Amino acid sequence: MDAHLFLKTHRTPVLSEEERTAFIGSFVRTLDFGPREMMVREGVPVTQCTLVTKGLVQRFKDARDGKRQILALHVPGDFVDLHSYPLKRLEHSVSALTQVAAIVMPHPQVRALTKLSATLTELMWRSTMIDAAINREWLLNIGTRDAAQRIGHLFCEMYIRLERVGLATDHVLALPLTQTDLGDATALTAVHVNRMLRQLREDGLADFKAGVVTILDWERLRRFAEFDPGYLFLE
Amino acid sequence: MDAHLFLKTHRTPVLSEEERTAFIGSFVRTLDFGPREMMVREGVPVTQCTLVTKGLVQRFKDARDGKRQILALHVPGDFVDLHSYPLKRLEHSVSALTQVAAIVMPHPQVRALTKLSATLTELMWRSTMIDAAINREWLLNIGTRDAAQRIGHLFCEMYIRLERVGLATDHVLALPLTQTDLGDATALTAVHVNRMLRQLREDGLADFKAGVVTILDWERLRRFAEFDPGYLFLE
DNA sequence: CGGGGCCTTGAACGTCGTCAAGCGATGTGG
DNA sequence: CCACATCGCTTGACGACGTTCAAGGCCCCG
Repeated sequence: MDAHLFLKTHRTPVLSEEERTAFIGSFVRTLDFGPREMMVREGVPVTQCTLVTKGLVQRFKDARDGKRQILALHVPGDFVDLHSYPLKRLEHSVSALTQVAAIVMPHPQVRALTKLSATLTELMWRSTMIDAAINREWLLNIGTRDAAQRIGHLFCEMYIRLERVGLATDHVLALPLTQTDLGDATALTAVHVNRMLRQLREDGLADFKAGVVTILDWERLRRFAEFDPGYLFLE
Repeated sequence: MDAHLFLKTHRTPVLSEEERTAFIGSFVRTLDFGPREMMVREGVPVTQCTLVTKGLVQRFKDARDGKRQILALHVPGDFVDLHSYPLKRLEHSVSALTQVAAIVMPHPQVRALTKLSATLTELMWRSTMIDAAINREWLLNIGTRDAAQRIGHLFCEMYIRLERVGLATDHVLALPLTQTDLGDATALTAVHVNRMLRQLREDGLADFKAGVVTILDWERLRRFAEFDPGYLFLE
């Protein structure tokens, strides 16, 4: 199955040809989801892991009085729930944002891979820890930066991640979110997101229209939003 | 070495006697840190993992203009940097809050354990994923709850975690943080933390004085702060 | 006795949320 | 084919939650 995007974006630790083959051979089938379709529901026992091959996915948690927090966004090449292997259930939900294609690795196969190779173990574990590092950066983003910076930071992160898998170039990226979604990711209201988008545009930093971000001045946006990609562990 | 608190708090997956022995035998020495002493500095290559046996530890990131975000607090029985095994460096810093005692497992020993047993792999991986689940709950906490709720939620979480390792009973817990620290954990200023603490006290929910939290009405505080311990994976 | 943390409180301010209204695009059913 | 509902976007007015600035308190320690 088509797991090459995962292997392409995770270059360390280095796998042997045998390990690559075993990894790729551990996926058992493909799945498709429509836009906004639920993929994993909070609390339900999970017995397999899902690797996105096409489309955009969100992980989120609902709070009281209609509030919602997006915890993570996933691009092709990302596992959306590899952490379900050690945890057995998720404490949040996962849903598609766009039309999504994915491939599935059942937990027993994950376990078999960890038995087969300590390097494969390290690789899969590492992938979940990079997700956690992104969670922590979002904590910093929401906790310490103002509204416009938060949105700018999200744009920078998503550009780097999409560019990495060949889905963005020239500082233009498809980010098929509503302004409400942007607010749920940055802990702002849709109204205020709208105002901040206008400000980013007027300041010549970034433009967001119909789910497409155009970064007008990468270097200035990067500095403005205090974006440093170290936490993405691209090495 | 004294790793029994870790094994006590992580009851799944279940280890064989042989696995327990191997795990405990993989620690090589003890370390001590004074209050506020730096344990791991951001970005520096890490070659070992640290398990706290005594004291309280914080993980944090510094932002511009003196802002700081505490990303996690660790109690005895927690690894503070097990994620350094797959990541090789940390994108945040770790420091002691109190006098701290810890034991050390070098990365080669971690790798050896993952080779030895898929169950040990799952256990250690799981432990890092619970940390990540806590990160995500903090994201929800800061992103969707108001000031008093955030502080109340932190009190609830720390009570459960400390109670679990025998360091808190009767809804009283030692939480040796300044009000500035509480603010750095909840994305509030020290001034506002002070006001919210007064409110929590006047509302009969919780009292914080000199680093000691007294939860005055557990059930009401739990509901007020929307605290649900599912994300701690205590099972 | 002086200095420095940490805590406490008040007053003024500002960022962001809330409420409300109107717009355009899309889709559906009468 | 048009009426009408829905959804997302946009903007304005107002208000509130939390920040900033400032001052004074206590306590520990040099």
